Amino acid sequence: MEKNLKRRETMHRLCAKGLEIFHEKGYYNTSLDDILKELELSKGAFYHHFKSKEDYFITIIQNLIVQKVYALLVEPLNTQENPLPIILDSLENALEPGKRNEMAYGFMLNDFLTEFNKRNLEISTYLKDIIKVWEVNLVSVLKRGKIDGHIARHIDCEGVATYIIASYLGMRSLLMDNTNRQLKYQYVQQLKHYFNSITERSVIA
Amino acid sequence: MEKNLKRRETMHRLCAKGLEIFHEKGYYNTSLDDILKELELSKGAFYHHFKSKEDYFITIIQNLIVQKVYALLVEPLNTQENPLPIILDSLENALEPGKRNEMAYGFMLNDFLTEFNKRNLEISTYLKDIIKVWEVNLVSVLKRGKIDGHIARHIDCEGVATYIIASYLGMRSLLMDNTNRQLKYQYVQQLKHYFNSITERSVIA
DNA sequence: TGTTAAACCGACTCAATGGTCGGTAACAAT
DNA sequence: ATTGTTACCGACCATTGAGTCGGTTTAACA
Repeated sequence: MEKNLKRRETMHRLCAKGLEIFHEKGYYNTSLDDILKELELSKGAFYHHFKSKEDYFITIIQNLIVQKVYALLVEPLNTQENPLPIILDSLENALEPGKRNEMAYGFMLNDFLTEFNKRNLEISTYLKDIIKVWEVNLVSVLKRGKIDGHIARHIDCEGVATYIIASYLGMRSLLMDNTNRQLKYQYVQQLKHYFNSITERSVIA
Repeated sequence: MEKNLKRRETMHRLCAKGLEIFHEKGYYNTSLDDILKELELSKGAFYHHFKSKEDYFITIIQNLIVQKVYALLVEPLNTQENPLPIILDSLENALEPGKRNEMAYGFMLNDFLTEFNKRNLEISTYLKDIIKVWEVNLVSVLKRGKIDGHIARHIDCEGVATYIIASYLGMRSLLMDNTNRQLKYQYVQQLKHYFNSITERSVIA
């Protein structure tokens, strides 16, 4: 059964390196040879494991990107506390540059979303579904926050979720190259102001 | 001097159609032939007017994109009123789908910014400069708003500008394909909440 | 009208890239 | 050991797309 291990190992190396380079240079701007060269693998090896470049990227999405988004943005929402600080923390953490060897800035939804939009419907759909899951989870946690009296009653939770997602995606655009720590700080600051504005005012004025 | 007219006319047709298709399918994913076919022009015509595809796109940025951003996002800021409603209006307007033949959703800074990031430094720089000008103008109008007593004194204007830009760029990602009018409405709603939170509370109270 | 120079044509080159395929090496099962 | 299967190799193919270039048309002007 060592063959099976080898298979998984090679596929995993391909996916990990692929994500890294696709994120760095963009999907359409990266050739398979670019990736293969770095891994010292051949065309044959690649097509033995994946049926096309597209299939390959879908595997990457499902195995790596989804997990990353869940770990950074969805799972942290699973608590019973006031959701706003939790959300704030998760966003701040997701914008953190990766440690050492890790990929910079956690991940790259906005980049891929933009790149595939109108160019590859199938991949776009996969990516949008990820956002959708995040959104649904945000909305649900916000609604609970409303019930628990942390969020003002007149607030539109779907709107808040949309707004949070938009600002986050946009920040990722601005942080792009930029090692500007300032930007992230500014973002978190303003998000706090915003969250303040949708917080339930203590009934005992 | 009719030759000169012809020249300008052809170059303009090329730029306009180029922007349209680049925006639709992405720069790297659009071949010159795609554009030339639609205009019924030849390779020869193209290279008679532009020295490369890159040069061509830079011309498009300078002639069309810059103007669009100015018209939609910078010039409206030139008033003496309370800046927050003005900014709100300009953003709402900029997210408006174009009338009939016009390009959908005004323009496409975020898309190009993402596409060229780390792939073409020169073009990236041009695009970032556009954002920079917008930012500078936002900051200056916000600072005036503070002086005029519309914005709370403790607010960090640079932070506000960054946050506004981020949320706007992100919205453009979400609105992408989507004809979802709801999204835009939600965005404007939440932006109002946010603006409320940075508004100077009436001193009398 | 003849000359010149711009505008434009389109076949061609050349490199890049996704994908194919026949073959080889290593391991597993009998 | 033999046989079959899986992982992998790398030359090759087909297509695409940026850029070239010699030639043709058209407008300006002497």
